[in-house]
Amino acid sequence: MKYTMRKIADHEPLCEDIAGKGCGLKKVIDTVGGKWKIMILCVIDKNEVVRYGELSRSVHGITNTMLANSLKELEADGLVERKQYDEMPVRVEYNLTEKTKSLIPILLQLKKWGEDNL
Amino acid sequence: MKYTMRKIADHEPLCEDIAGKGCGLKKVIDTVGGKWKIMILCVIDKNEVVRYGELSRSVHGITNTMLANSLKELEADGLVERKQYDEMPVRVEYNLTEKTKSLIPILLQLKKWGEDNL
DNA sequence: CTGAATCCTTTTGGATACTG
DNA sequence: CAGTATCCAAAAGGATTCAG
Repeated sequence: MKYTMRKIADHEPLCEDIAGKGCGLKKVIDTVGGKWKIMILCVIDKNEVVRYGELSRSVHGITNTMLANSLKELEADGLVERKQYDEMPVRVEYNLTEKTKSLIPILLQLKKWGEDNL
Repeated sequence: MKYTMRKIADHEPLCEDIAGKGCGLKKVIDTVGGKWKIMILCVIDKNEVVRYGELSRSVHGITNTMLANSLKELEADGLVERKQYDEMPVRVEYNLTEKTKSLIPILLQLKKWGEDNL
């Protein structure tokens, strides 16, 4: 009796079904994918607390539309916190949530991998 | 004399200028961003060696256009290797390069983070 | 100052048919 | 079998204007 042997990866599968909504990797891509969100997280991470106008200036090239949209989605997904101070003129501050802070070290590894390999 | 104190992050900056072409994080996003590339890497990783037709069936929902385009770009960026056997009919096999294999553990962390936090 | 609303452009992805 | 070529649809992103 003959068998066709097929090697398979020896580590935990990267993703059984990344197309499925349950896949953690897909969730990450869906929430921080796109052109701007990681950049926004970068700037907030660097300063800990950032105002809307600062982000607008620091995230080089972003438009008002995209900044506002991205911030709203990031807040809805629990990645950033928004605090509004009703002074005149109004002041709004953004900071990372705890779970987002735990994402930063992984992004740092990704950054280093990109520097070394791309 | 008064100073405005401003907290800054105490760890290595996630990205000084992620908009700049030199940023490793931006490179990663540019190379494996998009809807399909990580899924393709997943499937190749799982099987070590995969044929075009297998990818077409395994990457759920992908079209010929996108599969072909993605594979060409992944190959151009040195993330996958393509081997063509001139049999009849022709057979083509894809596998991950060494540097891509070193990316997998980072993606696994990302996946776990997504499962725990999203 | 911090956005929302609208309209427009660009990019990405998809369907179908076809080739060596 | 492993793709290409063409054309089309959808989504992402951008410019401008306006508002609380």
